[in-house]
Amino acid sequence: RLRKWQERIRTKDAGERNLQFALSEIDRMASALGVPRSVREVASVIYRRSLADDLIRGRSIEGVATSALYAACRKEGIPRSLEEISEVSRVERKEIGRTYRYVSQELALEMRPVDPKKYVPRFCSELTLSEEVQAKANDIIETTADEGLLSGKSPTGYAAAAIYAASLLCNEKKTQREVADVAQVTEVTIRNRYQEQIEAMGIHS
Amino acid sequence: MSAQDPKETINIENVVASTGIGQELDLQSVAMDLEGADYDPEQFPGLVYRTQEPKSAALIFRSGKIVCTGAKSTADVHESLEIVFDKLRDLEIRVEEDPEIVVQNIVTSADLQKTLNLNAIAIGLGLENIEYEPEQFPGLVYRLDDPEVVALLFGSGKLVITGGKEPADAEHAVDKITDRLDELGLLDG
DNA sequence: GCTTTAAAAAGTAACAT
DNA sequence: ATGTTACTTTCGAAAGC
Repeated sequence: RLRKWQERIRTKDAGERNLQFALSEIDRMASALGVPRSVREVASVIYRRSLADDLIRGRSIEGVATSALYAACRKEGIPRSLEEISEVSRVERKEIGRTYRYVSQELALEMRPVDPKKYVPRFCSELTLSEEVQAKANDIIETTADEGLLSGKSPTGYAAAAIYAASLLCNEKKTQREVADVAQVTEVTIRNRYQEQIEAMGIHS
Repeated sequence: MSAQDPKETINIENVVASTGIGQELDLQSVAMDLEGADYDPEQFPGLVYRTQEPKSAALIFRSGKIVCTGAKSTADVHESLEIVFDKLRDLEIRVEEDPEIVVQNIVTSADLQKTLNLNAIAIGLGLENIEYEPEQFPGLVYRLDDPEVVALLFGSGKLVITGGKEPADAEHAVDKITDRLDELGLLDG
């Protein structure tokens, strides 16, 4: 019947419009974050899979789109913190986090915890720190994380502390505030992680 | 010497239970007569009443059904609810003699007494079986099928077990978790 | 799904001193 | 720089939006 036909078209159009909106949002946020095209493609795939598995029911398109981008960044090895992601999204951090966990579980993405070392290049670049500092920070992270010091700690705070420590050790000192600003964590967190890491590394300075 | 059975470290932190007096209530008047009662139907349909000893909070509904939470044991739940029942009787409200009290959830804490490498545990238990997002919460979430409970594991070796209906559920859970981590060689080492 | 209640774990954050 | 308070997660029931 004509009515049923129109309804189908209407539904199809609405669905198509929503998909286009989601993909354009992913594109917009990805551009704002300055992540490569490959990440946007991965995010698009995750969003389409979420759509196919009906994960959007009861959730906002924007929330799922943002979570897909967050997951894609991690999967591609260039993670953005929820804090950074929420700055380019109109969805609040808490909602992005819970939607991400839901999508991640349902699609069985099997995402590994973020490795703090993945933040080192970008943070150090923003702080104009040398290759030597980066290498030292990575060394601190790897060594102390193997001792179980990483358990339960936020990857950004952990990376920030290691970078702060490395900058001191390499005589390229950055203040806690400078590092805290690029990593978007507090000085208190850097201070706490720094103390533990230094102790575990057996450094005194 | 210091290493004891982790089961011995189990502590019940909260017990949630539900019951009912088998009588409809006019919460507006109960709120007027019962001192210390918090009732704001716009915000929540239940009236909140807190007992001091044992410490707990009771949510009293218009239907006469009651939820009790905050107690440290099932015995405390009964004690707290008896106080609530008596308070209601003081208000000339008929309350059944011994309303059935059903424990809905027990929250416990325990200590494996060994630090945990949550990253290794996440991989070991299988990423599909756990949730570990340290950026959002420091605990690793592990859902068990039997007993049907949820455990939150922390780097310190301490854990929280919730979702159980009886104290034994927590003991079984601690046993299973200990065994599983042991066979994976993830307790220290 | 949300609202309210209580409680633990450990990390992080906001604001005060 | 430290201390306090508060929020994140898990669970369940209740009645109603």
